[in-house]
Amino acid sequence: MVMTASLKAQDPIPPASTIRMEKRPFAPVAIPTDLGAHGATVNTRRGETIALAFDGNEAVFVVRSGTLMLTVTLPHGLRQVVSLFYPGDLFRSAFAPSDAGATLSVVRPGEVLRIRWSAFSELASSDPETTDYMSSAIARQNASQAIHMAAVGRFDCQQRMATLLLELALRTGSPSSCGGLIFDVPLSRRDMADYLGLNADTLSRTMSRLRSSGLLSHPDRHRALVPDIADLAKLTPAARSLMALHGQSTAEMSPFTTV
Amino acid sequence: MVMTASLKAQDPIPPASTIRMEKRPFAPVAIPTDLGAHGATVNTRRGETIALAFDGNEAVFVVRSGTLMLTVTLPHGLRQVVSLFYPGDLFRSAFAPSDAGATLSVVRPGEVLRIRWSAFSELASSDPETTDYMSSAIARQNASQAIHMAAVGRFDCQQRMATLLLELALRTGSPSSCGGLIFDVPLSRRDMADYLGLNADTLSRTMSRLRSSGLLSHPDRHRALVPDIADLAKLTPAARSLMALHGQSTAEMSPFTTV
DNA sequence: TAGCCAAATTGATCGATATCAAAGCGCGAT
DNA sequence: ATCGCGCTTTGATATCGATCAATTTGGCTA
Repeated sequence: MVMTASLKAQDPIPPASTIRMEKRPFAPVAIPTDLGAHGATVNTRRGETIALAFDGNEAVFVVRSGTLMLTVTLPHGLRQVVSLFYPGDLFRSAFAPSDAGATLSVVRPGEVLRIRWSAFSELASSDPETTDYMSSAIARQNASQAIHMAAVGRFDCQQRMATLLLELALRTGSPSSCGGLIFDVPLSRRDMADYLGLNADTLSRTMSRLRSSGLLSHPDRHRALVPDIADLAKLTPAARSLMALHGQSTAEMSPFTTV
Repeated sequence: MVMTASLKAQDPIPPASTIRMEKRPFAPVAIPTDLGAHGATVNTRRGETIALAFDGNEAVFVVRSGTLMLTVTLPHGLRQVVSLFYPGDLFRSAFAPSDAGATLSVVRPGEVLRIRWSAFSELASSDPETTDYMSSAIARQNASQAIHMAAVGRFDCQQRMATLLLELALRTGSPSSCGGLIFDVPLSRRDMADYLGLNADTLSRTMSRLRSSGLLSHPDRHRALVPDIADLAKLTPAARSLMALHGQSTAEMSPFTTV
C-alpha cells in the first residue's frame, strides 16, 4: 500500500543527555471522599457549557467522571482547546484567562463536583487530604500541559494525532474482547483539530491514513479501537512521557513493557 | 515600502458572545517576605541549568528577579520552551513531565528562592499568606499558559512574534527616554523560536520585517525598543488577555486606554 | 588587535498543511 | 420512514513557513 511508507516509526533514541530528572511516576492521589459535602454535584450533558463563575463567585470543578474541555476563542475565530480534564482532574475558574473567550464545556457526560473557591481553599488549608489532592492534581495537570505544548508546538500532523489517541487510550481506554484497546473519542473532529492546532480537514485526512494502515479502526463514530497500542506509541515522540503521566491510572491494562 | 502591506492590524472585534467571564484582572499577590527563611537564595547566571531536584527531593522555585525558562526535549531533538517564569512566578519541580527531557534554565540572571517541597507545602498549610501567594501565582501562570497555548496553536508567525514581544514588554519593560518602551530580550533566537513553535530562520525574518516597518528597533542584540506599544498590540489577537494578565504588574506605564 | 566560533541574517527552494469546494454520511426532527 | 441539516470525508490547489546554504555579525580569547 502506498501510504504505509509515510507511517514511519520514531527511532527510539532517548535524548539521554537532556534528561535531568530521575524517574518520578505520578502517584495519583484520589479525590477525597468527603469533598462532595462542600459543593454541588453536577450531572453534565454532552455539549453543555459550564459557567465558570456562579453567584459571581469563583469556583473549583472536580471531575468525578466524564471529560471536560477548556477552550479559548480569540478575535477572528481563533479557537484553541487548551486542555482536557479527565476523572480526578481539577479546574479552578481563575485558571482561565480573562478577555480570551474562555469556556469550560462537556465533551463526555459524567459527574462534576462544583465547589466555591472560598469554601475549597478553606477546606484545603484545614484538611491535609484535600491539600494533597489539590497539589498533586495540579502538578500532574501542569506536566500534562507541558507535553501538550510540545506536541502543538513541535509535532507534525501525524505525531499530534497519535499523541491525542494515545492520551485518550491511556485515560479512558479499556481492553477490548478482540484484543487491543477500545475507547471513546468524545470530541468532534473540529474539537480535536482545535486541541492539536490543526485544520479539521487535515486532521480527518490523517485519521483516514491511520485507519487505512490498520493502526486504528472505528466501530462507530465516537469510538476507536487500537489493535496494538505499542504501534501507536511508536508514532509519537511523547509516548514515554504520556505513559509516565497517565499510564497507571488504568492499571489493569499495561502491555507497555515492550516500549 | 513593500512589506508594510503584510503588516495588517487585527480588526478589533471582540468575540463578545464567547466571553463567559466577567472581567477579573489578576490582582498580583506579593511573595511573602519571610519565605526566604525556609530555603536557599540562589543567584542565577545566564544560561545556567537549575537542577529540578536537590538531595533527591522535590523543590519549589520562586523567582525574585530575572527570568527562568522551562524546556522539554523529546526524541529527534524536538525542543519546546514550555513557559517563562518572571519575578513573582513559582515553579514546582513536579510540574515538569517525566521522560521528557525537562530542564529549568536561566535566561535572565537574578535571584531565585529554592525551597524543599516538603517544607514549602508545610508552610503553605500553616501560613495563609503563603497559601494565597501560591494559589494566585499558580492561577495566573495557568491563565498565561492558556494564552501561550492559543498563540502556538493558532497564530501565524507575525502574531506569535508580536505576542512574545508584548509579553516581554509588559513584564519587564520600562519607559524609555525617547518615548516608547524598552526591554530586555534575554532569549536567543532559537529559544524564542522554540517558545513560539517556529523555525529560528523564520523568526529572524519576521523580526526583521517588524524592525523595517518601524514597530521595533534593537539598540543592541538583547534589548528591544518599541516606540508605540499600542501598534504592537494591534498585531496580536491576544493583546487584551495579555494586558489583563500582566498589564498592571508594571503599573507605572500604561498608555493602554487606546487599545 | 587579530582570529575564531557561535549566533543571526538573508536568499532560494521545497513541502506540509491550510484553504476551498464538492460529495457522502449519520443523526435528529417531523 | 423520510427529510434535512450539519459533520465528515475527500480532492484540487494555494500558501506559509521549513529547510538548506551562504554570508555577515558579534563576542570572546589569545
